[in-house]
Amino acid sequence: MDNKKVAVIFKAFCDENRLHILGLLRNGERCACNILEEMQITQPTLSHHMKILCDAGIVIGRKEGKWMHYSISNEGLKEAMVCLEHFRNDSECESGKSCCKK
Amino acid sequence: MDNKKVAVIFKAFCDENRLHILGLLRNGERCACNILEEMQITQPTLSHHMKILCDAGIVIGRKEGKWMHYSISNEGLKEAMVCLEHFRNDSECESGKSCCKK
DNA sequence: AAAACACATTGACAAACTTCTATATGACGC
DNA sequence: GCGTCATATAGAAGTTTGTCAATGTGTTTT
Repeated sequence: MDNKKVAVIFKAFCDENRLHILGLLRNGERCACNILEEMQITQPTLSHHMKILCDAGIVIGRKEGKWMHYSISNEGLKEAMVCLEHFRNDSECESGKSCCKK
Repeated sequence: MDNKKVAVIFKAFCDENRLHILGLLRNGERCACNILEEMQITQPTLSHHMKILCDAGIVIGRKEGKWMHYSISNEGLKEAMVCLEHFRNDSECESGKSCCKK
């Protein structure tokens, strides 16, 4: 996966308000109005954050009449974890052998 | 762990250049000059990104004479993964029972 | 059809971030 | 000590992000 896409995914976790929202969704689906009640932001700001979370694939939105219900995407989380896993250094090398013409 | 700290951790993965750096470190330790050679940025910019990566705990710096050697912190990565894990929704509820006075 | 409601979009502004040039720090070799 | 090399820091410019008030869109209710 290319870095641009990875950056978009992890932007989901870079803002305190978004982390708060994710914490709220941890126990299951919630509608936007319900999330809004527990936060100190305006409705357009919430809408902005939900878009970022959905674009990152971390949250899924489901429309039901005039309500939007949001929930964590476990697949999205898994994908993010795979990205992290990808950076693990398995060479587990003893330090001190890296580079530079000494 | 509080959200402010989590946000700092994940900022490490929000920039394409930093992701590129992490990709380079994937195969083991490298010194700064070595990383710089493979990137299209100036030395101060690299220094800036390395600081963000180190502050996030994702990269470890080791000074040896006038050289700085950087490597992935597997512990840091693990911590990040634990944060993601924390958001997983294990209620795995059937959708449609969430909220809102219908 | 009109009013009310839930949410999204637009546009403006401030704060934060990325990048650069210039300069400082600290280590090495002469 | 002096010049050189590797890296860090400071300060400035441009870009992106977070936030809000105002407005638009689509749905339900009366």
